[in-house]
Amino acid sequence: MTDPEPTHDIEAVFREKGIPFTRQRRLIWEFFAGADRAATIGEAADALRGDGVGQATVYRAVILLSDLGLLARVQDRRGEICYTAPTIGHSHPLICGVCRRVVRFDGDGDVKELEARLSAATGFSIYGHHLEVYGICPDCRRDGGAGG
Amino acid sequence: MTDPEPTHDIEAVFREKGIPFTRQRRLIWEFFAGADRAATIGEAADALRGDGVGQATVYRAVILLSDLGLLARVQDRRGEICYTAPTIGHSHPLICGVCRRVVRFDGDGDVKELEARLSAATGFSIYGHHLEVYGICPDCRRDGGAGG
DNA sequence: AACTGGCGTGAGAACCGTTCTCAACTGCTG
DNA sequence: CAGCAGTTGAGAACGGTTCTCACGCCAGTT
Ligand SMILES: [Mn+2]
Ligand SMILES: [Mn+2]
Ligand SMILES: [Zn+2]
Ligand SMILES: [Zn+2]
Repeated sequence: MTDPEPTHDIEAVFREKGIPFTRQRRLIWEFFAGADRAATIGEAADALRGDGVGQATVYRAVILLSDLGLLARVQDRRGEICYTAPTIGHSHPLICGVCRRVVRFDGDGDVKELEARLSAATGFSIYGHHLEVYGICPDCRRDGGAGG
Repeated sequence: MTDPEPTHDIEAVFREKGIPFTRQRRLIWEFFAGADRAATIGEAADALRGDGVGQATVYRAVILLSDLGLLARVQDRRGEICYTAPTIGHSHPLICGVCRRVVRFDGDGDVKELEARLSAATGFSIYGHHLEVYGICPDCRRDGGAGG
């Protein structure tokens, strides 16, 4: 459970791959990276409408950022699809079920053994996993739901 | 990683709660329980259309079965929502990314320690988790994708 | 400075999975 | 048989996501 390294220098990632880092992409990135909790695409689109960012562009940018590993899809307890950043380096989210605040952790030490046993028992060759932990953050516990 | 107990006696679950176990609900249950791999609601509806099961009924039954804990929602690697049974007793799915075959396991021993550490480190009170493991099953590995 | 080609963008339409509506039906009870 | 509560199916409605296409932007060229 080491703290994963935070995400930095997104522009460098784009530059490296020769992908333009446009005004819209910056705003969309900042929306997700600046939040400490997971947000839906709809929420991002609503928030950025005033800044002249079209809905289609938000969808496209989220796909792009996800492909680049700069955004991770998670689902809240009700199954709603949200996105959260940063996610550079492998990590998993601990999500507050009330306010969707996300704390990232690296839990692979715990999963690796399990995967080895599973592989041996089933013959599957394992290539990945999806682990999310749900809880209530201290703030939400204290004030019963308003949550930051 | 103990094998979880298989699901049995769904009729009893329904009877106990006073919920009618109709012809349609039986067919829908059998569709998911009889498959060894996760399926989407659309696939179930397509398969049962010929048996006079309406699409709305499939949606309603899947919600009902999920609420009763008789069906679990999983997502395949592309994020598609599928459902899989049986799921009586807590378990997690190991999913073949090619053919969606599901093998269930109980990995909570591995996750429990992690949760304790997370709780101590963050102050979150943890109430749940979502763990799926992805792999390629022996069949799909052998014949390169047809997968049973 | 004008031109050009390629990509990114936004408004709105199209699409499609999911939910809703409502009348018919089913299985009970008296 | 009448009454009632719950279930069902066809189709309409809904809403999130994707697509279309004209336009804007920028780098490179002349
Ligand atoms: Mn991991
Ligand atoms: Mn578990
Ligand atoms: Zn919270
Ligand atoms: Zn397979």
